[in-house]
Amino acid sequence: MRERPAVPMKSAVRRTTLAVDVVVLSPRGDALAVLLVRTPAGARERWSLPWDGPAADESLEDAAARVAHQVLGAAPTVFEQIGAFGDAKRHPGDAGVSVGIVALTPASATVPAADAEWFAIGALPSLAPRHRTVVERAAAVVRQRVDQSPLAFRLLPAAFTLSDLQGIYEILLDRHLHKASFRRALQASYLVEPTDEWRSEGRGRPAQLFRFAPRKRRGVRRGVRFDLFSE
Amino acid sequence: MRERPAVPMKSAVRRTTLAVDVVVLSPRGDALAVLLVRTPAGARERWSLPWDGPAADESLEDAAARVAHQVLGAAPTVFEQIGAFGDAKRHPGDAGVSVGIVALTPASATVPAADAEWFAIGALPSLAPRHRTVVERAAAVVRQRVDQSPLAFRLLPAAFTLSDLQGIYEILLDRHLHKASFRRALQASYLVEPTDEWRSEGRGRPAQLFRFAPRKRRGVRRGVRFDLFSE
DNA sequence: GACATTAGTGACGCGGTGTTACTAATTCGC
DNA sequence: GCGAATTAGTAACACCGCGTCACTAATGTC
Repeated sequence: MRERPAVPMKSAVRRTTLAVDVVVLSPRGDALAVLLVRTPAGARERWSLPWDGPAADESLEDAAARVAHQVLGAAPTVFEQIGAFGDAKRHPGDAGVSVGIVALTPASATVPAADAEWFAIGALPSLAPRHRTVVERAAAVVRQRVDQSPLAFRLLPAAFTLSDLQGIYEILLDRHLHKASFRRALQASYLVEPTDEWRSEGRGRPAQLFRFAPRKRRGVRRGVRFDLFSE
Repeated sequence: MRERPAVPMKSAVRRTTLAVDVVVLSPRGDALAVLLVRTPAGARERWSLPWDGPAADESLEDAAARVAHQVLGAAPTVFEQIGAFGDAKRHPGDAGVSVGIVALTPASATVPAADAEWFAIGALPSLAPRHRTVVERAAAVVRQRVDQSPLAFRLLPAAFTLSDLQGIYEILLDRHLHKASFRRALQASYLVEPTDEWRSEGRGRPAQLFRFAPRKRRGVRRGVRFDLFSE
């Protein structure tokens, strides 16, 4: 294999404009909801994702945390980067490149800013094309990560019932799970431990409260899971 | 829940410099290898990932394809975005933000540029801190995606033996797989179909050639896989 | 006290997976 | 030639994850 002549790579950075687009997600009712902000008068769409450019010496994640806190009035409990979006799709601030970051926050009573509103993820208003792409990818990222990291537990208080936990998983995955299977798998995973407390939720049998307490498991090396192929 | 006073979000894009850092990966020998380029004299490290800023009206993926083609002398068969890296870690071109993109290419006889060289992923030379991060995340992304999309098949010619395929999976995942289990799982996945041809590889029994031919399977809805938790 | 409602468990069965052990077809060394 | 080495491929067993059905348990409502 003969080497090609060295064509020296003339690498040079490109000057561009950058925005951090934040997808704040929260379980509301029985579906995932996105927090959108009203756009200034004159914008092509009436709503957009909360976004901003990072300040000087501010990391992308810090910028996302700042934007989320400003809109939500509280700090989300989970952040995950979605990716960079640099295609021709229009951004509300005409950013050359958007970095999408998804933030998850519990359903508890947070107080969003007056110009912000929750929208069910299946019933969004018109958004700038790039923001629509970012939201779609955010949901996909969350659904992919939910069974690889303890996202769901960060959407619940320290003590929770197994029905609460299953409900969070069902909202995040947008599908029904079987009760017995869910509990058996959870048991085998050593991720939770029971507490002494029970909660009476009105009607029905009181439920035992659990807490998130992952314990080391013997390394289970699995084979290749062809069954996860999407194609 | 009372609404907080509307603090109008003064969103504004940030001017910054952007680079696309490309991690070209290929199975070489029995390990994954990364293609690095020699840096100009005077740089702090002697090697770096191939990178460049996207040209005007060039998408991030297009820029990655251009850079990869220039260094490799051929077009990689798979591209996946790794993410955006905007922290304080140093970049060879002092880019404010790097978008990492991983490219996979078969082991076949490509002709890298004269100033480029393969390095086993476990034995890299000194790299700029951000590039080291990008490479680590690239390997993680590949290992995560390999059993969710047919990456491995794009690293092989159209016709391949099952031993070839298993070898690719073992290199990508960096662990040994059991032959019988691998074949049984592959059979059940309806991803390949046998051809009439057989290949004699010198010593040993000739192997039947297969081709990638995914067929629709009945939708298998699985439960939550707590067993994939990393924590 | 009957009924609805929610929580929690036991048991059956199928199928995927790890493992061992075997058969099959070729080349190499003598 | 002929056995040893080498690689390909399969059969069969045991186990376990998981979907499912059916049941018990504890509360509130009428």
